[in-house]
Amino acid sequence: MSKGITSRAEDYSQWYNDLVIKADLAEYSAVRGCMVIKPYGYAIWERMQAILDKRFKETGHSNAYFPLFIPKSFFSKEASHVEGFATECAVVTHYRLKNDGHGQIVVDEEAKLEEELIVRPTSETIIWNTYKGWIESYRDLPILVNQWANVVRWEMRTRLFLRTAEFLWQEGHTAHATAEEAIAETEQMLEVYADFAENTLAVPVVRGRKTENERFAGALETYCIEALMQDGKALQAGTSHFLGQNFAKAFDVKFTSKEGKQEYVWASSWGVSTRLMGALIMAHSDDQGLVLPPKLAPIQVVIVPIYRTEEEKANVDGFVDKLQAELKGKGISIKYDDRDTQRPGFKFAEWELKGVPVRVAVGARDMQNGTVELARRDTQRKETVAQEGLAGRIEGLLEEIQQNIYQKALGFRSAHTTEVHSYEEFKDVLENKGGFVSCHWDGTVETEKRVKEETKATIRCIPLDSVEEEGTCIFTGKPSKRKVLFAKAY
RNA sequence: CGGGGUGUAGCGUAGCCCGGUAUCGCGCCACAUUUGGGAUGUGGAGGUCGUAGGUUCGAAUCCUGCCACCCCGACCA
Repeated sequence: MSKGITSRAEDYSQWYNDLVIKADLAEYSAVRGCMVIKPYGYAIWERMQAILDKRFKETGHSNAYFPLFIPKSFFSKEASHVEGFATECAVVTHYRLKNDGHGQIVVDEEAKLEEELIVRPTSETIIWNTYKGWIESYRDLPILVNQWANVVRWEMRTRLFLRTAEFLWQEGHTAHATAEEAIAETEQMLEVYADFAENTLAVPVVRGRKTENERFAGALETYCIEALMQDGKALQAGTSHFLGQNFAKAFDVKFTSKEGKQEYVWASSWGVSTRLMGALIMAHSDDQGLVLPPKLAPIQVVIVPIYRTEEEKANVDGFVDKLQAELKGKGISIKYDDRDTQRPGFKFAEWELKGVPVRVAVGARDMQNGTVELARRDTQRKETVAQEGLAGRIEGLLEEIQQNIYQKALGFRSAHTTEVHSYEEFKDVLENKGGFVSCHWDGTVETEKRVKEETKATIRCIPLDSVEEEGTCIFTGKPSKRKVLFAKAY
């Protein structure tokens, strides 16, 4: 890494880019704004998928798949929804190409679609159009469906993982008989995300609600989890929306209640994306590269043999075979890096760059002494330990690393969450310290917008654990009932 | 879409002002010596200098158009 984690904010962007590319996670593609997720990066995403998907199933959801293309007319049915996405949609207008006679392939103007198709930026509309056919009675409810998919948002400026024109995500879309049930679902899924972020990604998050200004287009309430990155900027890591009856009304989805009345269905939608990869990278990495929490790492333990002769290698192999079997028995994933094309020092550096939590180095000297060199990625410390009982020791170490990474991130967030009581103080903290700024706000969109214009900071959320108290808005001096969390954000 | 910048080998670059077919590093290939923190030596491969045109005996270099990408803003998970 050329730039340190503590370098100036302007350098952080470069540092982040370098890291993503050097750690072999992703790269820019030939298509502007789109990225190629490389095998190692994708393996991490697959771990995220597996763990989240399991939680979705445990909470009663099923996976399904809906079309990539959405007829424009569907899109226009929910007014605030279309308004929210209109400026960033990729649109399919034709379905055929032809040779122009000069060796050039051109769009065949005769093959113009009668109705343009929108490449989904999110699937609410196509899904609610579908749900209309699925729902007649209260007996058909709830519908608890999730989709793993790609979506396209034609962003003007992109960054690897954090904002790309196409990204991978999951979107849950649920239908319920009552508002209470839909809200409970919305809150439950927010907690699933928060738990995943904290216990798997080891990224502490603030659970909160969005202000009207930041709310999802078409939602009555948007819940979110907000994480803090090491450069002091916030990152929205997941959202869960209570959609009320907006989409049910737009797509005329009614059901007959127990009482025999026709009622509109209540809805929620929730999603997390490959942006979580960005959160993971920016929350934990150091100047040596990635730091992956053990629960997420595709490779939890890397074993590097050190040898001169074939005989020494064979000796080490024998030991590694047994260790691998033991670790696999404990469900620990291992990579035995016995490539003879690279030297040990190179391998050490490479696996550190890729964030593998634990490294075992073993050579002829160790084989004589009955030891190995055990190194942990998070603290960079290494020690020589006995081969006896090594698997158990590694198992404990992985757990310790998981905890340590989380505690470190939590400590950083605590140190970078500042309560302020005046606008001067507010600006000073944003300018010189960064991080979350907790303060009173008068609750108006105008104030929020003016603060954003002047400082670039936005209200990340109204924390769910915020208490009701008397206060005055730091900007207007008007009365306020509770504090909100401001920050500059990605 | 506004403001700024850059295009030379897979990557990073020198050369451009002052025209003579391209420098250096990393990486890659071969061989040897190496292997407990990113090895060393020797040899080698790899280039329509973004693109189209112009000026010139001759263009990476000067002129004109175009294209692409990056950074900063507006937009946004």
